[in-house]
Amino acid sequence: MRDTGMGAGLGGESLLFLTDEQLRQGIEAMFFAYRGFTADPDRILADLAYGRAHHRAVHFINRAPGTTVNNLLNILGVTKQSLNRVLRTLIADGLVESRVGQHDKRERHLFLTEDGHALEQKLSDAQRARMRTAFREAGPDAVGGFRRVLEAMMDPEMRRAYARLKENGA
Amino acid sequence: MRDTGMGAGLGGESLLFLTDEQLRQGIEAMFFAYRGFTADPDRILADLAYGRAHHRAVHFINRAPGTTVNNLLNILGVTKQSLNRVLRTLIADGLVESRVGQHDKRERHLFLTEDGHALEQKLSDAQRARMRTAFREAGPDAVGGFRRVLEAMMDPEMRRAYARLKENGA
DNA sequence: TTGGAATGTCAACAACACTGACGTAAGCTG
DNA sequence: CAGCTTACGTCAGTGTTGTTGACATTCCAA
Repeated sequence: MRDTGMGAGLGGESLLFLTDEQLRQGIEAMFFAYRGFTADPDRILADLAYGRAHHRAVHFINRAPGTTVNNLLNILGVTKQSLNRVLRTLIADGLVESRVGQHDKRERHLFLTEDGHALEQKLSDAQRARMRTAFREAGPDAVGGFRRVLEAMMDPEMRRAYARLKENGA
Repeated sequence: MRDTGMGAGLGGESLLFLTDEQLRQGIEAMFFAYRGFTADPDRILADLAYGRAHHRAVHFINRAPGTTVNNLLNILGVTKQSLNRVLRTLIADGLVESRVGQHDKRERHLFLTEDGHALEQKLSDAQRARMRTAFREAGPDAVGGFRRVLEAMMDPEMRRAYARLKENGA
């Protein structure tokens, strides 16, 4: 609603001066884009009686095989009760395997089974396809900016988790 | 995991060649960043017995005052029953006013009350503050790229809704 | 004017998050 | 060894948010 009173003209963003309108557009872009981001996996999951929570679990177990329940908890930012419900169904359905730790027998290390890998592939194929299209459409320079802004938007703790996973995969 | 074998040096990504690893990092960046994106308003809402759905409704009613329920439905992408529950509490609590349409009496036009505006301000102040910090940290070039990628990630219908709102506010 | 489409409301249910409390097994420390 | 802590699982209860189904009102067009 508010006009800052100066320099909202040029489509470019001035370095120091961010209008509320520019910020609001960023907010709405996040909202609408996130919907697109989850749309394709959501469609696949709906047919399988799974939800987004299952997707997240499968994604990060694939990304860091052998991760412990506690570690996954920190990455996902949910309660153990909530994660447990999801994990239980995934294990019961034979998509995830839980192995007692060798060094520390209290820990459970999580792995995808063959079926689990198949689902992960299916889900991430869909999501990567959209990401690839978006990256291509926007161009290589935009991709760098995209990632820099997102990284700056994370809570510090999540930024660390993100960085750790990046090294993991690189 | 995979190196493209070429020109990965300069922060830029090669145009044609997007590795699965690059795409996966984009996916994880979206996931972690969205958590940060919603964290501040969520904290405020928790104290008020409201949720994210209330925030979204208030945001878009503020953005397009007098909008109809149906219009809001399309923007939010939920069922009318789901939106109605949220709207009902907001109206009961005196944050939103619903006026019967003059031209078409089936329609309800939605407006924020004074209290509604106050809440909207509080929520969007928090969210804009984070967005502003992220934009400043990432720099003006990054902001353009950020928006271009997000726009390319939206479903076409949402891209249109986003564009319409942009004109609305400009 | 009558039937269908559009708009919005109420009721019931499912998914998934949360808190709180408790139990068990295993590791650690004095 | 005894006692504390950690890691994990589970039961019970609650709240938000999504869904479908049924229904009332209003508009419009045959």
